[in-house]
Order: sequence, then structure tokens, then C-alpha cells
Amino acid sequence: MSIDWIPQFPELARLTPAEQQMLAERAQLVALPAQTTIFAPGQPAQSFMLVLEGTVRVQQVSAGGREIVLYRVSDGESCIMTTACLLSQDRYNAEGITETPVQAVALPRTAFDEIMARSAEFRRFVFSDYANRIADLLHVVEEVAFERIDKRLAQKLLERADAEGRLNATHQDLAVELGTAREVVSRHLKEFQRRGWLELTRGLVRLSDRGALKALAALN
Amino acid sequence: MSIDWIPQFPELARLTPAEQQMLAERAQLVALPAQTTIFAPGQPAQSFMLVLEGTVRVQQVSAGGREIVLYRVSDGESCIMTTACLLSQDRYNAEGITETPVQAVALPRTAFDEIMARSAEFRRFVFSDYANRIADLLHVVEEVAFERIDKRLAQKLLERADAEGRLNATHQDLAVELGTAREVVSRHLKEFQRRGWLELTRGLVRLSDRGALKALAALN
DNA sequence: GACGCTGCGTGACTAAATCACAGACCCGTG
DNA sequence: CACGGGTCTGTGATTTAGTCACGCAGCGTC
Repeated sequence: MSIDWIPQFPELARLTPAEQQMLAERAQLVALPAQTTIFAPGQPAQSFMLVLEGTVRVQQVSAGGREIVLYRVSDGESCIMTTACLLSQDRYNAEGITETPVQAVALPRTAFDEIMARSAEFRRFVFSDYANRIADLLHVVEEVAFERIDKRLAQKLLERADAEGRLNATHQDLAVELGTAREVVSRHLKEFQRRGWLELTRGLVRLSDRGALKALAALN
Repeated sequence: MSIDWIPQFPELARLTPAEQQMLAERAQLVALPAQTTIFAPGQPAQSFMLVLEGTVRVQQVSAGGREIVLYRVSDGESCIMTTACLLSQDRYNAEGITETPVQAVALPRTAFDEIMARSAEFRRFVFSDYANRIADLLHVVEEVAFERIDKRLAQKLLERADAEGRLNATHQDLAVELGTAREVVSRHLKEFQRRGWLELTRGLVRLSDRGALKALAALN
């Protein structure tokens, strides 16, 4: 362990010096290139992961080959899905993929158990992460079950566009974000374009009227 | 604490006698009538709950008034959603309702923290519960996002019918199970009836051809 | 320039959700 | 028993979403 990563996690910074040292000693620093699968159905994960830099996309794949993005894990968050995978009897079809190069810290199972036993602060950290992931999943359920896709698409576009309103994504990519079919996204995008809300080029969306999109996204 | 409930939880039976005694002393036995809301948006839960007898239905309500059943907590399981609610920053729209009279054990937050610190076995128990709930939620996402309603309806009917193939539920109840609209359920049920798979009377479904329903449920 | 890969456009169709009712059943009260 | 109000179910019409089957466009490679 060379670099001092603990300050990146405010909750961990509150651990005692001894606990912090134990974490620092037992954790493995790992660097992953973009587009690496860090967990997937079948191969169970073996350690507790903390993301220092970059983002990991967690998505679900269906039997029929369709996919839906569940949530993203980014700087300063932990990925409890990996450990959850291990514990659940019926394995499930979620997979985690790095979207960018990722710097992370892997805490072996034994060290994880040990610090869980020692530190109430660390337990709070882990539980709050579980709680947030559950909240993310509930949000996905709500969206998928009850919301219109034009609204959801507008939300996603706003959420994922950069400061200039540009977004590198194919229609297929957006379909996976929403868990729908590519054609559905294509048609809605075209309608948005017709209304002058955005411009489309192969693999790129440029938002030109964020206000209108926000209005749609906030509807109902 | 009068009755000895710990043996109902195989994982807890593996705790040391001292740990078991501590649990027994600190836990509150509670009895709840059917149709009691045990947690809901707004009012945060305060303790860790273990269900001894009966079932609790956890469901999500949408802004538009629609609902979807997420999972059920039954005998020998714990309801981590209550504790998760507490920890998540953005509160979410899930609610827990007893479906039957429920006997449960409530462990106050301090006692929960204490036993979490002391017992690796107890931690395993809690984590495996989290993992199972996450698996449940992933299952809901998969169903809602990717599966046909007729298939899902057939599955639910088989899952919730008693040994004689009888099921006390209105079309609206079934719609909530699936997170869809009542009319959709009505139409599919009627089609099932037309095919001779079941009989319908007000508030009651009687399955007459489980085989056919199973075939549909297993399709794809 | 021909080829192939990926992304996009589109029509035709099926499935699901929504809206707006009407009728059927159930139970308590007059 | 008759009536009435609440709940439950049936149904048509319409809109939205998902599926299927294409064909074509953009772009890099040989």
C-alpha cells in the first residue's frame, strides 16, 4: 500500500488510527482498464471493493439478451454487490463493468470480517452503502414499472450529458440505460429532434434545448 | 421475553450461549394484527425486526397511485428494509404491511449494534438477508423490464394458489403483485378462463389446469 | 472502389396501458 | 324483501411501448 486513500472516504477517516492502519495494510490497490468485467453471473467475487477513481456500471442482463443499467459506483463508494453475490443462494444476473479506467481498493474477506467486528464506524459505512444501493434499485423498479419512456429518456439525456450538452452514446446504449428496445429510443430521439430539442449524429447526441427536456422530465 | 424463539433461526442457533442470552434479553416480542403498516415513507423505523410467524408484504407505491409488490418477509426471516430506510439519505417509497397476524421480535438499535460487533455469525445472518433482498429486487426488475404479463401472471397464480389451486385475490390485488393495471389482469384472466385453465368468481380464482399454466410460466 | 461492420430509420404488427364507462355482485338498512 | 352504495369485473376505444423484419447510411479496411 503506497498511496493514502482513506481520506477519500469521509466515513473511514473517522476510524481510529489503529483501524486505519489495519485497513491500509490489508487492502490491495488495484488498477483496472476500462470495459473490464469485475463481476458477472457465475464467477463469484471474493473481496470487498472500494472505488477510488473512475466508475463501475452495474447492469442486469435478461435471458432474451436485453439489458438494463441498475446503478453506477463511483469515487468514494463501495460496491457491495460483489459481496452480496457471494452470500445469496440463488445467484443473479447482474454484472459490473468498468466504464473508465478504475483505481480501486480490494479488501480480502478475512480483513473485511475483522474490521466489521472492530469498528462500528466501518459497519455504518457498509450499511449505508447497502441502503443506498437498495434505494437505487427501488428507483429503477419505480421508473421501469410506472414511468413513460419519453420522460425517462429526457431524464437520462440530461443526467448523462456533459456541460456542453454533448453525450457520446448510441441509441442502443441509451436503450440499455432504460431497459427498453433500440427502436423505441430511436423514435423518441427523432421526435425530440423534430421539436428542436437536440441534434443527432451517429453515436452522439447534442442537447440544444435543455429547458424543454427538463420540462418533460419533470412532468407528472 | 418468555418464549424461546431463537431456534427458529438456524443461523442464530449457532451463536454462543452468551450471545443468545443477550439477544433473548434485549429483544422485544411484538404481536401485530393483519393489515398493519409497519413501515412507510415518512416514518422511519427504529429497530431491527425478525419475523417469527406470519408474513409481511413489502411494496412500492408510485406518485400516480400505482403499486407493485417487491417481496415478502416470512417466518424465520429478518426485515432489513426497516433498518435500511433509516440509513439511506433519500427516503424511498416502500412500505411494509402485515398480510396475516404477525409475531415478531424487535431488536433495538443499540442491541443490534452490539451483537453485530460481537458475533461473526450474526453478521453473516444479516448480510445474507441483505443479499437475499437484493436478489429479490433484481428479480423484480428483471420481471418488470423484460417479461410478458401473461407469463408473469401465470407464475403468480401458481405461486400464490393454495394446495387446492384456490386463490383469494381480486384482479386489482393481482395487478398490484405485477405492478400493472387491473384491466390488463382482467383480460388475461378471462383469456385463461376461456382456455379452461381456471375458473373465476368475484375475489377468487380456482386453477383447473396447472400444467397449462406451468407451461406458459416456463415459456422462453 | 468493394466489402463488412455497426448504427440508424421505418413500416407493420402485437402487447400493454390508459380512459371511460356499464353492469354485476354483495351486504347492510329500511 | 327491496333498495342503495360500495366493491369488483367486463369491455370498447385509443395511445404508448415492444417486436419483427427489413433496408440504408456512415466509416474504416483491404
